[in-house]
Parts: sequence; structure tokens; C-alpha cells
Amino acid sequence: MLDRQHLTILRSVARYGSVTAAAGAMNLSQSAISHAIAKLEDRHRVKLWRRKGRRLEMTQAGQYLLELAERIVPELEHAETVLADMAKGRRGSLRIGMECHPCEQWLMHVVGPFLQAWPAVDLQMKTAFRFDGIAALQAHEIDMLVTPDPMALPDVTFTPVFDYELVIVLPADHPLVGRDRIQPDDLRDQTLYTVPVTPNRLDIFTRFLTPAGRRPAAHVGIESVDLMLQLVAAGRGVTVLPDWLVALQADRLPIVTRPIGGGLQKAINLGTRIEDHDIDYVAGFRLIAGQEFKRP
Amino acid sequence: MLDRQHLTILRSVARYGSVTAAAGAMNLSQSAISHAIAKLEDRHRVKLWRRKGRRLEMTQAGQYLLELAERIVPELEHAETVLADMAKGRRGSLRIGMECHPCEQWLMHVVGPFLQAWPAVDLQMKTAFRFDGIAALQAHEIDMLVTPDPMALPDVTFTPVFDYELVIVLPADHPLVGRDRIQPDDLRDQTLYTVPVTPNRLDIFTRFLTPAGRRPAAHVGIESVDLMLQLVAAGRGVTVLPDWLVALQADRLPIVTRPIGGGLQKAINLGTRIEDHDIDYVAGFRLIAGQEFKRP
DNA sequence: ATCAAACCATGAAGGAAATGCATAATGCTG
DNA sequence: CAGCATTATGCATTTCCTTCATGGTTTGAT
Repeated sequence: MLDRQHLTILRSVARYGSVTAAAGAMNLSQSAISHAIAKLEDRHRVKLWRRKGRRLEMTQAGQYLLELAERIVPELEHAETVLADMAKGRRGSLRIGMECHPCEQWLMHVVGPFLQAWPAVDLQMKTAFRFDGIAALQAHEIDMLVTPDPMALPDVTFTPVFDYELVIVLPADHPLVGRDRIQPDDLRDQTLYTVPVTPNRLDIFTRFLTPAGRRPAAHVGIESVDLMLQLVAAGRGVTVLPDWLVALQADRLPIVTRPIGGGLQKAINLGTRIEDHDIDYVAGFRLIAGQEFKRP
Repeated sequence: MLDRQHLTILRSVARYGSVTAAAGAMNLSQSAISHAIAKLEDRHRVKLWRRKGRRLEMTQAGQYLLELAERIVPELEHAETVLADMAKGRRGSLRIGMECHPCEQWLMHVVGPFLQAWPAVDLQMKTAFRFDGIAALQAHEIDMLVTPDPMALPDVTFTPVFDYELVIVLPADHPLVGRDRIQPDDLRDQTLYTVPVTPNRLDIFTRFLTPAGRRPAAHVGIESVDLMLQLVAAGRGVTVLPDWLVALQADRLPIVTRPIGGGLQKAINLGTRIEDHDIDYVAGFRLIAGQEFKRP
């Protein structure tokens, strides 16, 4: 079996010109190399070099294998450094999954510094999973989940990295603008725009309307945040968004925000598998996510 | 040490989906693979796969090594078949050296069939050596020597592949044309054209003139056979060439040939190192050289 | 020529490492 | 929860590698 050792020996012998010198450089005995190559030569019935007085001369077969060795051995050596990097958490791939549409916007502020700090990490993002985000994380479909809705699980931890508040977004001339804060009953005859998911996955329902036994006059799913705001600005209805996200657009549109009840506090959480906690760049991402992001 | 075995295992496991199946395919025990990979994982502190219920799933490091394996292992396997070809004498390089200028012409008739019969052999030709052809052969500068002058040597054999006769070439209107055969004394007042080497390497001297104590009126070295024949045809002198070589030009020039004394028989010989005699394509060249060439 | 030095080949012996065997542990599946 | 399939692990064994010791070959100097 043509083995890595054989190629390494060949390279060393070619470099140092003699078996003895090559053996010294490899911390082996001259005999070891002699035996190893003799066995290879026997196995394949091919001579690799011939004694040419005091120095050795590669045969055709020897030169062929030497070229192979010069190609392959460095590749293997490089692979070992890559493994070392992976082991130390300096290198790898980080596949980030997002469940909430606004999370995507937030994430864009974090990836820049991260990519600079961890140049050997291959960063990828996914927004569509076969099932939900947590399942994707557990199935190793992604390595990190960005979500505002953490869960208690044995093999996954969530750490909050960014606090924000969900607020009602109203047209500037809306009657409700007069109120300091919005109550569930206020939405009774409003059209509510949200991202297109079922109400049981929307905080405005689960934490505000449903506990109070109320529902909006209409509930319409909209894909794009921009479109939602346009619709609100046009007086077609109201919506619920993170405060900082609205703030980014507030000066360009005639819209106003009001707190939801006593205030609907949320936090963006980063979910990671516990088994990955000793990977440096995973911890690194959490660190940067918590430090670097500044509210716009 | 990341070894070929590890890569082979990785490939097999990826292909068969389980360690047990991979072990079967490799004629190893499941335990052997388990041990081998466990050791590699310990050495580099990297997991290569994780149990995913009934099947295994490669980690990032595992996938990285798997890609490496898919590239490198086939290369090594190919190298082994190349070695086998070399061992069986089906593949290799054949560097042919020539000492006599006419040999080059002869050789051209042989290489075509040889290249067809031995497609994996890399054929090269050399006409200039650091010393003489035999030394080049012994120093592995060439693998075969084409020469009309064999020598008895312990490590080299010569086999004749083509018999020919050296003849005097005369202008058609030369006085000596009247003779059946030429005697040494006949050249006393002739200009003799030969290839530009010293007389002791020319048969016309060593085997004809010198033993008889004669020499031509003038001895002029000419590089090109064509030019030699032109000079003879023009009546400027005479020359000595293989009969078959003259026959190629005889119908286009006013020249005539006559035997030298009792006939100067020669043979083109192929010299090869004894150590190379079990290389098939070397024997193959000799065979084709003897069979294929037909006198023009 | 002779001799010393450098170098490689080879056989025997010892030891480390890979492999196999038996068994425990794990995780699906019905 | 039982049963099946598969992997992990401890221990015994064998294989293979390495070293040691030695002899042979080439080179270069005396």
C-alpha cells in the first residue's frame, strides 16, 4: 500500500541526496528508510532509486512518485493545520438561521465586524428550514439560530444579545395617536398587518390580544417590512414592529409609534448547541453581537 | 499523522453510511475502524462524524477531510496502477541515443510502429552526449544506444537488428566504375568525404585503408549526407555510405556504388543495459526494429 | 595499491501500533 | 419496553515498524 510515509521518505531523500541524511532529517534510522522502501519496491516490483556511487539517483518510477509526493504531502500537511484550526475554533463554518424577518436587518449590522475578526470562518445564512428553526439547529442544518423566542431545551442554549420593544405603528393622522399607550380593545376595528404566519406565533396575539379576548377587525399577512410601513402611512391599517426598526424609517414616512399595553419587551436571542460551546468563533459571534451593535 | 488509511476509511464510511458496512467493504473489523478514527480524533481534538440515529453524519472537519480524501485517494490508487505498468514494462520512458548519422534515418522507420504498439511509453531521442554513447548508456543518460559499433561489456548487451554493407559511392562517370570492387590502393588519389569524425572511428580507415597502409589524397568531413552525395555527383570526390542509404537517392543522382574490397559488412546494433532486459517495451523495441524495417 | 571513511543493504530482535474478539453501551423501531 | 442494529471500549494478539549490529560497496587520500 503506497502510503504517506513512503512519499515523505521519497521527498526527504530527494531533498537531502542520501538515505542517511534523509533519515536524520526525519528522526528515523537509516535502516528504517532502507527497509521501508525495500518493502515498497518488493511489493510493486519497481526500483525507486539506484546507488550512483556516493549519491542516489531516482529511477523513472522514483521520479514519478516524487512528483506525486511533492503534490500530495504538502496537501496533507496543510490539512493538518486546517484540522488544528478547526480544533481550536479558529476555522469552520457558521450557518446562521433566522426566524424573524426583522432579525435579518439586525444581523446585517453584526456580520461585518465578525467577518473581520474571524477571517477563516465561512459564514452562511439561511432563512428557510425544513421545519422550524430549533429543529434545524438540533439537526445540524444550521449552527446558530437568531430568534426572539427562546425555548428551554437540554441541548441548546439561548443568550439574549439585543433588547428592544414591540410597538404599534400608526399613520400620523390616526385617531389612536391621541393615546399614550394602546389597549387591546383599541384594535377592535383596525386592520392589522403582520408577517404572514399564524397568530399563535405572533406576540401581538399571544401576549396582548388573545389574553384579553380581543382580535383586530382584519389580519393581513405582508412579506415586506417596507410595504407594511407604506400601507400604514397610507392609512390602510396598523402594524406591530420592533421600535428600532421603525426608527430607521420614521423620518421618511408619516407614521407614529405607541407602546403596546404596558410595553411589549423582547430580546433577540442567539441559540447554539451546547456541544458547540467550546468553539471559539461561536462564542466570538455572541460577543460581537452583544458589543458591536448600537441602536441606530 | 493523517494517513492514507484514515482517508480511505472516511471515504468508505461516507459511501456505505455506517462504520460496520465500511469495515466489511474494507475487509476490516468494525472495531479497527472505530479505533483508528478515535485515535485520529484524539490526536487532532476534532470529531469527524456524529451518530445520527442509525446513520452517521459528517461534521465540518469530517466533510473537509472527506473532500480531501476524494481527491487524494484516487490519485494514490492511480499511482499504483502506474507503478504496476512500469513494473510490467508497459509504461516508462525510452531515451534512445544515436552515434552514427545514418542511424537517425534508419530509426525514423522504426519509431512509428513502436509508438503505436506501446502507447504509454514516452520516447525521446538524443544525438549529443557528454562523452560517448556507451558511457551515456552506462550513466543512464540514455536507455538505448543505436550504433554500428558494438563492444563487449559486462553490463551492456548489443543485438544486431539490421544488416547492411558499406559501399563506395562514385560519380557515374568515374574511372573506378569500371572495377567490380574497390581496393585500398584505388583511393590513393581520391578525395574522400566522410562524416566529420577522426579516422580511427571510420570503418573505411580502420577496416580497409589503414590495415593496407593506404590513405586517400584528401579526407574532408561533411555534416550532411545529402551534401556528400551532391559533391560526389558533381565529380568532386568519393564517399562511403550504407548501401540502403544510397539506394534511397540513387535514382535521382548520377552516382554508382561499388563494394569495398571483399565487402564491408556492418550491422546496426541496439545496446541496452542488462538490468533493463526485463522491461517489456525495451524488448518490444528490439523486436519491432528487427521485424518492421524493410529495406527501401 | 591500500586504507579509511561514508554510505547503503540486510538479518535478527524488540517494541509499538494496528487489528480482532468479546462485550457493554446507545439509540432507533415497532 | 423489548428487540434490533450499530457503535464504543477493554483486552489479547498479531502484524508491522524500528533499531541494533554487521557486512558490502564506493570514494578519495596516502
